[in-house]
Amino acid sequence: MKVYNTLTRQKEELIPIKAGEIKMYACGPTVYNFIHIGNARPICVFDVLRRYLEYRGNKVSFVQNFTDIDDKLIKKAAEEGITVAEVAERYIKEYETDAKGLGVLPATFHPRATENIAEIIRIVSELCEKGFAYAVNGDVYFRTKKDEGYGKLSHMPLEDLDAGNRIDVSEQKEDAMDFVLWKAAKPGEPSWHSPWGEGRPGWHIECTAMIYKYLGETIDIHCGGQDLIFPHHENEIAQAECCSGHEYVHYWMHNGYINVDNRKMSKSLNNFFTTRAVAEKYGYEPIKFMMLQAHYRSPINYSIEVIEQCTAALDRLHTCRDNLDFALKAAAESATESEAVLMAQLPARREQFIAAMDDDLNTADGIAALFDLARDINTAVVQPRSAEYLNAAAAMFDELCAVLGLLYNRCEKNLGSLEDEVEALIAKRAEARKNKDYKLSDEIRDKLKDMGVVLEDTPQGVKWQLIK
RNA sequence: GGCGCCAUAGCCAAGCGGUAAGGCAGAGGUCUGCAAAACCUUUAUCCCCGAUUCGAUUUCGGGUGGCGCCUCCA
Repeated sequence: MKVYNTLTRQKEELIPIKAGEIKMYACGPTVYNFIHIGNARPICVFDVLRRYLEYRGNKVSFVQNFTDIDDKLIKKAAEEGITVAEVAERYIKEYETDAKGLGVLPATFHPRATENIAEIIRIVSELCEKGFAYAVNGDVYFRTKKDEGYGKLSHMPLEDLDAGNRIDVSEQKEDAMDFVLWKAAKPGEPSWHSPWGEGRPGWHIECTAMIYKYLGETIDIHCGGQDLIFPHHENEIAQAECCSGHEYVHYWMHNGYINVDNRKMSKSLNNFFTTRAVAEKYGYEPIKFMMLQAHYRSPINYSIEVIEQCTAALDRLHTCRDNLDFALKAAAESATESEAVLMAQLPARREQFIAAMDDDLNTADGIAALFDLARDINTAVVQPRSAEYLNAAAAMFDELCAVLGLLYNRCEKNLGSLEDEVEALIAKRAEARKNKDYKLSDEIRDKLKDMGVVLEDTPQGVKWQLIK
């Protein structure tokens, strides 16, 4: 598989540190609010990466953190009159609801910053001992000038960074480019004991601490949004490589933004849509589809029109899969000779899918393979088919969907207590149609529709569906 | 100022040296009592100008127009 590496700015063959095993880390949410769909993009996309790597036979250790201590959490807690821990607890739960809704699998580990303070202190101490960090009045800063490699991820020369209008020219820092590893506690803030006094971790250190603890000092893949490249990931590399003395991450993968009216969706522009709000109106699945129909590094311009188009596209897939189930009920005993061609189409679509996904996770082309499969199936199912073919087709369809994390919410076709009544009506309508009493048959169809059951007449008999 | 990204049909979106995947919407048709679904057909000289090449949407140079990072941000 080839993967675009931000570090080298080119696609590279993904070669794991240990064959057949992948260690990957994704920066997770800061849990002070509901996630918006911009936050949902890396969650969806890198879940698919993880699934695909597993699909291709790798054992994947995937860590995604929760940032549960930070200025925003503290602010939120103060506003609501609750503790920081309560804020975190609440929004981790909400995150989990959204992640589940989006069909995203839990990571192997979901560590929290506050659970890893000891490891954080250990790393900061070591950086101090090695001269890469210095303490001032309870704060600890990283000395960027001492790190020769600083800037290699973002490819930004230090001097030119200085030329920009920087902020936070803290008098405490030796250099404007230095960043905080440990912050002295202010009164009333949550804090932990440390060699530098009461305090809490700075912005970037938690990710490195969790990677060290759960995955090791060198990992295969580190991913996140493009806005994390600088300074977050740049700083991670600096602190990690200066601490351990060896390479931190082999492949850096960054997803593009979700835009609104062509501008980055963000809290500060106040142009964001929470995942929850969109899901309540359209469901989670169209959001997921929207994320995957474009390449993960391309920007996506969110709009109602786009989400509705995604819904329609998804309907085609759902219908195809339902048709397979329906056809199975009337399936012939065994495969006919003419089905050999159809059977051969199936693995060809898998090849097509894999070729797409191998090329830097091209989910857009992967979805195209799925749609091509759907066309093959729809064409085949026009005639009665054997259970052998239908089951094989369904298995292939489900296989590809599972990698993409799509069609995970196929509705239950359960009529429950209505079953007898519905079946009686369907039988009555069949009788009416036989007698060419179309007025009655249409009345019955309308009645069933009011009950939430939609009928379709097919050559293989009547097919019913529950209205979503 | 520094460092980047993007520009493909009405809309979304792949492709990135051999005259354009897939989806949505539209049009026509097949099937059907009707409807629905499905299937078939149909809708693009790939922002502009140069250069390289037998050949460029795809490479290079120059424009134009969007956007991002350099500050917390996915």
